[in-house]
Amino acid sequence: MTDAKDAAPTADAAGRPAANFIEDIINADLAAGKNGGRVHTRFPPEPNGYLHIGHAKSICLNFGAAAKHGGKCNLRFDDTNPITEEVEYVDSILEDVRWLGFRWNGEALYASDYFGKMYECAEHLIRAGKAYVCDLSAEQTSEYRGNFYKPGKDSPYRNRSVEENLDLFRRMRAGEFPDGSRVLRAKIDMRHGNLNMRDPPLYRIKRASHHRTGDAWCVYPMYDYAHPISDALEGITHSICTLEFEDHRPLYDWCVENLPLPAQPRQIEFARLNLTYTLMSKRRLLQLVSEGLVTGWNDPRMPTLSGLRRRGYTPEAIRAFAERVGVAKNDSTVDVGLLEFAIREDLEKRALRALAVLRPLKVVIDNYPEGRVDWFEAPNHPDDPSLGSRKVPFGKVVYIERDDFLESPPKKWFRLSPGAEIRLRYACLIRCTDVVKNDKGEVVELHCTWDPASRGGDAPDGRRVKGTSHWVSAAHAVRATVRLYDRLFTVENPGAGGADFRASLNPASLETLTEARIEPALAEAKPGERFQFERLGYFCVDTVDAKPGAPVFNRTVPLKDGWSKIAKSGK
RNA sequence: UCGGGGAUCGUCUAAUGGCAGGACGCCAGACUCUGGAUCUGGCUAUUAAGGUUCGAAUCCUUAUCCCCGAACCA
Repeated sequence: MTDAKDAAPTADAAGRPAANFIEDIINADLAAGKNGGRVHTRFPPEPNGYLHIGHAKSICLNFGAAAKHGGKCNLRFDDTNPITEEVEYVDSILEDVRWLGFRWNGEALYASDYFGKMYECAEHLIRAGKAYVCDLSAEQTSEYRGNFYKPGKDSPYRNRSVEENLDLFRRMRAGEFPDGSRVLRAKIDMRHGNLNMRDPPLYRIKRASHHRTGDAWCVYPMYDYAHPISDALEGITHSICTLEFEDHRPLYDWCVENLPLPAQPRQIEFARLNLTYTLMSKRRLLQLVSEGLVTGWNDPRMPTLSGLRRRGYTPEAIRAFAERVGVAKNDSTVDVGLLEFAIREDLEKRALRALAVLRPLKVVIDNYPEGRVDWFEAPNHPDDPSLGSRKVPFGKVVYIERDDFLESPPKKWFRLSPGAEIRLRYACLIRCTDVVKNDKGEVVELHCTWDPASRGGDAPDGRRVKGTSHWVSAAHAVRATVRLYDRLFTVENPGAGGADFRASLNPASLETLTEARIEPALAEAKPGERFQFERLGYFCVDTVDAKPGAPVFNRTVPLKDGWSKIAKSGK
């Protein structure tokens, strides 16, 4: 179940809660008196990879639908293929769902818990003449299946007797036959227009150690067979999955109808989430990890929940994002900008503000006494006094952002330039009097004068100073590593049209700055703590690499940059 | 050539025969000790062609385009 606050969906202008077609179906089922008024959903990940933002949509949908109707939502691992499944993935999924803010009904469940029941169901089908053991090889099975345009033909083993099928199936289970030598198949219709109904395999022989059942089984059920059974056994009322399972629904229903099951769950399909400039397939995410193209599943550039978490995303932002993208059956690709909006929106109101300079430019205040230190009061949040304030030290030498000075400024440049006056945030006004360059002509140092009357940042004579820069005192600042993350790919849809997605990896997706300077108060920040570095963006202390005395910050998302827009438009 | 789905602002998404609405984005302005935030105003859409109807995004017909499907994967 979810927290109370999770249940509050966004509302439209008329104040109606956001609805979607699944909600409509549930309401209609409720109105029709189905399932005794119960709503019970489930989130069924396969533990063969880490959860990503697309799963978050599904999690929010499933837990949200249940919560909305006072129902329950199970967390069930769909672990019917031991070859690809691992406990590492189970653990990460548990952690990610919990982190997202959802609490599942009872214990986490596993499809593998039902292997026994599934086996009994298989014998039931055999006895009913609705399943048979087939000796065709995988290749032959494929041939016999026909294709989109050609009907299939019956397997020569299709009409074995119940007794022979039972005997063979029991011996399959007992380990008498080699892997791949036989399968148990549903006896449906080899000429069905839907290939999934052409006598689909139900059980295959696979000698693989399972992460939970070990070597207890050498036959494992297929998804199409295991899923409806698992759902029914758990009393699931609405089994929500993605669109690619739409034409598996007839088989889902066939299982529900032909098996002695305690409930009749209903499968409903919705469009999976796609995001621009990223990848959402577990297979390809795994490839990024295994080929070392990223540092791991939790690389802050990954769309995984563990990556987003390390990047500094909050569960609240991800939930708000999931609510905003909606639920429908249209194939769609959401602009990653919407995700960025969600995290900015959340952090804007909660993140404490701080001063940090990413690329320092030395500024000497010529008329400021040597050795003097002023401590200026800076609010932790300019719009929320309840978040308190802190004192920041100011001295004769400060650093400002290199980007905040231009020797020959364009029109509408409010920042520093020779002769210009700006405000140092919360401190004072300074005017640039001299520019020092090195042999290569690069600006290496600025000389300024300060207006002692402008202490705190306001000019007593009322003169207007439009530009405000962030800064740190050279004598007090702490050196930090700051990682600037950008989108992982340079194209909206990496790998589109069969291209190698690795070819469109963004070489600038990570820029590591080692000369950054942060205000002293920030040096105490704990791993995972989030801040807004004023005028720059939202940053968090890295949970893996930050060490006491060696702070490392990750940029979650930059602030919207109005200046770059003006500069670009050339106006 | 088959089966299953789907086409609404640039992007998501509402509408359930009755004013095409919201969000993001974008544009303009106000305000601002963050060129941030906030506030105001604005922009942009029913795939096409017929039909039914007082009235169609919605119903019917015919096209067109897109997605999924031929693992002993899920």
